[in-house]
Amino acid sequence: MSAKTKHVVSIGLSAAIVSVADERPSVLVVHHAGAEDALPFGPFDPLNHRTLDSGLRKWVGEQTYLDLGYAEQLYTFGDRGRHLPTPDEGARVVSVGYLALTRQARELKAPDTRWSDWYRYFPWEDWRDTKPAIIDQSIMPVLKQFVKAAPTSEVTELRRDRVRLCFGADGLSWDEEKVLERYELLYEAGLVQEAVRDGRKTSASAALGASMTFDHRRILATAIARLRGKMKYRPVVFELMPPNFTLLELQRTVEAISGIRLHKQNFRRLMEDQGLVEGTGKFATQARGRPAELFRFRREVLRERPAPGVRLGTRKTI
Amino acid sequence: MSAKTKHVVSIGLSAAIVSVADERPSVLVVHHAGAEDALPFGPFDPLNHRTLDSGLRKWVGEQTYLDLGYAEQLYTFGDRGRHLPTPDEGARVVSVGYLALTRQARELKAPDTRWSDWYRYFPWEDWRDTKPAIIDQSIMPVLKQFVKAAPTSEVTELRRDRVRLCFGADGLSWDEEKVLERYELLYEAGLVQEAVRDGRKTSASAALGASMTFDHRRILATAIARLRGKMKYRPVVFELMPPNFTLLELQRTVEAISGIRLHKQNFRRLMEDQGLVEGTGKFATQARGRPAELFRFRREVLRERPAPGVRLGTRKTI
DNA sequence: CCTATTAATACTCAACTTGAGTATATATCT
DNA sequence: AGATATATACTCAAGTTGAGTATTAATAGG
Repeated sequence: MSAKTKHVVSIGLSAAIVSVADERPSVLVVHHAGAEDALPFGPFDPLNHRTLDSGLRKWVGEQTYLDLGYAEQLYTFGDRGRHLPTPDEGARVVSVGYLALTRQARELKAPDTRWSDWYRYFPWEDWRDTKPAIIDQSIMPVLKQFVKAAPTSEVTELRRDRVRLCFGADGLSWDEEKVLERYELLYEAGLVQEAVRDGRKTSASAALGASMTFDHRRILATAIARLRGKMKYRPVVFELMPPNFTLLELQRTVEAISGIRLHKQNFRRLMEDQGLVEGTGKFATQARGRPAELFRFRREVLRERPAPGVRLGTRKTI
Repeated sequence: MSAKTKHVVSIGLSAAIVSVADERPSVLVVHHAGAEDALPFGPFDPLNHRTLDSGLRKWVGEQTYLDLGYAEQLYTFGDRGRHLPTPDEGARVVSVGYLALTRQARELKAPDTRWSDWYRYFPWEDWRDTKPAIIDQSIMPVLKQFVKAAPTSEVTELRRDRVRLCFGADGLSWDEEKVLERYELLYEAGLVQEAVRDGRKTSASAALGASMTFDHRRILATAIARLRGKMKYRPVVFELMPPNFTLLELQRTVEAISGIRLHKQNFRRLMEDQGLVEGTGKFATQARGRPAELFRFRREVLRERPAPGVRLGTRKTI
């Protein structure tokens, strides 16, 4: 192998394209019967793409005809052994993951492409109704084993802390943003299919959630975590909403993404006090109850507050 | 060119290695007389590096003998024309930027390597004493021109908003986290040397701050922004502190990084109430004034609170 | 038409957090 | 001893948050 090709890799752009409809957060996947789902994936072409971002938008546009309102780079993964199902062969692939948001399109052009509820891949992440039963039934017992099976007592301590922090216990509450940490913990504990496939574990203790090809489920975990966090200090939710919506619809969308329930009256107060929305004067027609006013996103908020929702540390006036 | 090599690029790992001493936040740079400073930079070697992270740690260790306490991937840049000073030739380089934190080592092994105050590259970012004069003297006049020179009135509006958001005005206060946004704005307005070098502007209105090779100043801006933000919800500052320190030393470090001054009594209250530090019972010997107690970082805080400092949104108990 | 039901919206209130001090303690310097 | 410089303790009003209760406006059923 020549020195020239020694450091050469190819770059893949993977996108977690997200939309929410009917209180179900969905991700666009390429689906083939009998095979694992995949995120849409395109190569970065240095000759024709000026930036990584434009490369992504280009092939997403070509393949899905979706108009991405918002796209954000997540992370670049280059782990050996987590991209290809078999040990390395040929060029190493480094994948740059993206999070993109879009309003749900009625029809998808590409034939094998569909919207898939993201909780299919992460059933332990949806706490809207109750704590998912899978946690106490399947996850915690195996994780307790995983803690015990540590080679040294130091590792035991580390693992115990990770389990506490990820799944909450004695006083620690559920942190909905730790999606990636939880997935990585389950991977290491052999609780997801990918760990077996990558040869990290010889036998799976279980195979929780639907698996995905390559490291796509890891990218999706990163995307969910980022969206759950970002929502709190940037008005990105509105990329997922129609132009007019009721406050309850907005709340349900936020809840669908974060996987937790919110206090209705306080949610309303927050939205209004922060100037994130404004009433349109029109009302939704609904089956029962008092009709809700339709609201729209107040775009001007972006000019008024630096980051709607964020609390900055104390700052002394000079 | 064969199909096989068409999508091939090489990956560079660039690191903004940060330390703080004497209230000066510094970054490790490679310096040659008469040339622009550069961030330490190493190629990702797919054959010998298992992950991007380990690749970074490997060559930083080899080149600087520094022990990186903390390293975090920032962003992957692939913009054509912003990496090479001349138009593309040969393989395209995509660079993955990293932020790394370390306690300052007395001596650096590599000969051309030195610690450099990061405000040399971003003189408009240091608001600790007063608002930097450069803003009103050099930046705002040119930015006002830049707003006026917009091709359409729509672009005018957009530019006006960006200027307001970046540098604050009428009611909007300085947001110390917008380091990257400000650098990008100055780049577009032709106020930094790199814009001229990259051929975006024919003549520089000015060349503010020291420039760096390739897109390294952009990576450094990303690093500063990330560190300023992350500090608020993760106890990363302690990676930069010695084992024992006074609360004022800690505060000065936080101020050096964020570029703003904090209220002393409230800073103390925050640190103690949140359980981030604990007294050692020992006291610092100083020139004047009442001696300050020496504190240490309470590592256990990581196990007690999900994210020291973060305020989560309202969550309803089911 | 009256009443129960459902959902939207308004208002309340105590607990906690934050910004900005004042007050006191313990050093050194002259 | 008194001035000066820090460190540390305490105060207090204003703002924010969590968790309600109260009221309004619709529909469905008798």
